[in-house]
Amino acid sequence: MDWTVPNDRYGPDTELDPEAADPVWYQLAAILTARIVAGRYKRGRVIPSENQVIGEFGVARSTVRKAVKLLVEKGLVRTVHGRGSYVREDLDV
Amino acid sequence: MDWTVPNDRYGPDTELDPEAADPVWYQLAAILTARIVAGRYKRGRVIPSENQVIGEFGVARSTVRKAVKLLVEKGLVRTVHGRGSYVREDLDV
DNA sequence: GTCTATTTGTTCGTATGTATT
DNA sequence: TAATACATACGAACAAATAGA
Repeated sequence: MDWTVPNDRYGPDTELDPEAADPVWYQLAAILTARIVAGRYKRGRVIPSENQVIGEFGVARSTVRKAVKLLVEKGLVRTVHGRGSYVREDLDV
Repeated sequence: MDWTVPNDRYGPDTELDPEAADPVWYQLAAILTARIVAGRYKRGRVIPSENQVIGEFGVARSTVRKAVKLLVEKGLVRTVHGRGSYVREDLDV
């Protein structure tokens, strides 16, 4: 797989660092990606809702959406209006 | 009407020039004004969203907001939180 | 069929930091 | 120093789709 998000730096349980060089939305995308790769978020299943991510990480909704948007662009998840974002079945990671 | 934005210089299809003497946000305000006057943006209807303007002109959101702010001050549009900016019905241009 | 709650989609409001001029 | 312009980040309001009672 072609990683745009640096998972050598942001593992599944890494905390967000507002002071880091990478923006928070990017760090968040890396963490969510790591969780998908680790199997914590399983294929065909929904990832946590925007509000749940907000609750866990204490970030703004726009930040969550920016992170998930990157996951969609990377082909990791697909988002369905009114339902949620699903981990793609055909992931070869 | 009392033009503060110089529409003799910036028509509806004028391009932005970062090198020009007038700041970009001012040029943008003039272009949007020209489009309202030309009827391209009609009375009572919304003008393009901030993101759409960003997409068309390739400027920052703050630049768009500064331009629209001038239109509001000039009485050309009214802005509604969560919905958009509407061309005023009572324009006498 | 209707109502309600949940969730994503879109839009504007505000503040801060950085770089450039 | 001040103005401009970009990016980031948090809030808030409203709309639309979905699902279940």
